[in-house]
Amino acid sequence: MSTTRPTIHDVASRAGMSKSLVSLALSGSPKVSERSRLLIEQAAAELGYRPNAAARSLSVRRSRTIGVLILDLHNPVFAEILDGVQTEVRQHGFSTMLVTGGENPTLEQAEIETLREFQVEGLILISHRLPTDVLRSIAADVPTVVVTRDDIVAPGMDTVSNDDVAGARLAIDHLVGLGHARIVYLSGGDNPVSHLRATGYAAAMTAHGLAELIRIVPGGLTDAIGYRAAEAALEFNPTALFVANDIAAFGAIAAIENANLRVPEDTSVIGYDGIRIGGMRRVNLTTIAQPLAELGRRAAQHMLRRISDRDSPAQHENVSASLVIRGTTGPVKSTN
Amino acid sequence: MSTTRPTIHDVASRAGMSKSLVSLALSGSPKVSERSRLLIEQAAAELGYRPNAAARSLSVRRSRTIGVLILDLHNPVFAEILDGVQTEVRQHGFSTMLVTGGENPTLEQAEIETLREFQVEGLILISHRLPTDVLRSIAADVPTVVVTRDDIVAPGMDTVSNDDVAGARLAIDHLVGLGHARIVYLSGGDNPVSHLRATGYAAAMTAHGLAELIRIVPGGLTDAIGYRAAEAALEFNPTALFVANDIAAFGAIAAIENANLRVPEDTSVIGYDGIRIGGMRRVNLTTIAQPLAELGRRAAQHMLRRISDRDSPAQHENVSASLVIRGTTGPVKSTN
DNA sequence: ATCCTTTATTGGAACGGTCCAATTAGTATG
DNA sequence: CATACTAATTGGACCGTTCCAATAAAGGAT
Repeated sequence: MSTTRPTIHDVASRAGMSKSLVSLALSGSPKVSERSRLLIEQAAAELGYRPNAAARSLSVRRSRTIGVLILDLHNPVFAEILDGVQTEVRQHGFSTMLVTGGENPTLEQAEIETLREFQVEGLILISHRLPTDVLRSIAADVPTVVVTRDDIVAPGMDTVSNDDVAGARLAIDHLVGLGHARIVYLSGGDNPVSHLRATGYAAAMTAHGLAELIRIVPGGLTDAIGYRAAEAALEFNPTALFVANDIAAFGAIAAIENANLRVPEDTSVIGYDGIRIGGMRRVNLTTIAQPLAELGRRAAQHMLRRISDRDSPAQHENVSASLVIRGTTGPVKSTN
Repeated sequence: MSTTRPTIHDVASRAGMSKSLVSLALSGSPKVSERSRLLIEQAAAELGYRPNAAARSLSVRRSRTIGVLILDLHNPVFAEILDGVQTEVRQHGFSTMLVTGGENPTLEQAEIETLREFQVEGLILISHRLPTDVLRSIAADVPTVVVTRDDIVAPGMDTVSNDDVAGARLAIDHLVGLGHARIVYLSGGDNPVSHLRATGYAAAMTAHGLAELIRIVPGGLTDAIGYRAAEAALEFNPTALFVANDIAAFGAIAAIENANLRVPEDTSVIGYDGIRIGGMRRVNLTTIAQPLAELGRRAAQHMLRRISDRDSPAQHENVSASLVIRGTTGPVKSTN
């Protein structure tokens, strides 16, 4: 049927006015007489007119769209952050265009390229794997906000992350408060966030006079890797495990139970991130919760600020994570 | 600095040729001489030229973008489907524009409106809550594919879903094969998918001569509701629970364990969907797995077909789900 | 050389909006 | 009743591409 969508011209001729007036009326200009406005709105409705965003964007030289790169859709952390981004951005009349990097840094760059061809007004990177120089050059010509990482800074690029060092300390303080000493850290692999958490762990251990008990087992951010890392960690006969993220903590718990130990009676486990499923009764994971949606909302706010003032100084916001005590941590076994 | 992005004109004047030739060269036309092509490519690279997708889309009247509506980002089911959509679509040179409905049907419609203003060439709805007539009218003027639901059909609208009735049967057959008879279904609330699974449950129970043991407990699609529903279900003293989806099954398991029963020794639990985290060792949920990414890929394929042939007849594809036996189902207790 | 092909290149008209400057209609003022 | 304003309306340029028809250049054949 309607093989070609109605344009503003069609509306104009149906309403018997000029396209300019239609444009004015539809954008709610006060200069349009009540009568014309009504007529135009009616004609538009009858035709099912819908403005062409591409044409508008070309004309006004603004797309009102923000590009969002999400590292990995399967990790609930990122989905929850995205949620915050979307609600905030939407409230200010922006749309989002979402792409996923999916492991591969080259693909990631290609996806960002696509976003830029769509003339997005800014880029929110919910984590990324870009080399420093690439990120810098991107940030140099399009407003950019990076979420969850603050290891790379660039002029005109904001970052929003949680204080991983402080968060890790919180975890250790909690465990030490429960009487634990042999606390092992299962790392999240070779990425900046995991390194920061390791730093916080080591600092807290040292602060509690447990420096000589510091043990870091290499791990990763998935369930399966968490499982294997925990198996390795058990060699140290730990009373508690601090795991780099919640998903890996799930795996770690499985490994512990598989070794015929109980959580938390024999071994406590604390994760990091505060993803929703960690709160599921079956899992009931004690964790250091980041305010994920909040992180997203903040990122969006920085984006909006930066869009309206391109060279406002770079801001690096650190929100604090909080300890959520659930069922996987408990007092250390007295008999020990 | 570069306050305004370089256009094709800039490239043309730098290379000393006309904009038309630049356009030709950059789109890889064979009519361009080798020499010119090189010169143009060089000029483009030097300027950091990036074509303006809005302008192109306006000119060629194609956006090469597909709009994707995702009902709820937090449910891993949808994220996994999306993954399939993205990979397929990307391979054919399309981009995706993603929006989330987020519970609210009105918002959902507004989001679809936005997608259409961006002149998306098609709409993939990864579930939705639209009224039938709204959906019909949308499908009437933009190629539409609905994933996970096939209760509403419209001319020119494809659907891709799994056979929920058959899937439910699979679950019951498995349980009956383990000797279970008092099998309760925890529904997923008042939505078409859950109803189909109920139908399959009832049919299978009847087929096994267990018609008088059919019990359906109203539930929902979240962990918390699954918990409550399971508590109610335990009144029937069931030996097994078939739960409408995996997430709710997690809740159900927690409820069972909380009632001092063991899974699967006292009560078996089987879910539906086959989300990844169900495979986590801690959870290890037996389930009816839909090929989620495959569902997404198929949907994308239908979309691409429909885009190239708008009035190809509506296709309703049903992929089959499969039983994944893990640790939450086992033989019924002999002493009973 | 001249004419005919073929191959490369170019100008200009779309595409569907916005917005400015100019025009017309309408109303109040002297 | 002309004059001066204000309010309402309109034509047309422009945004950055693509693509078609027209032109220019380069060979080839006579």
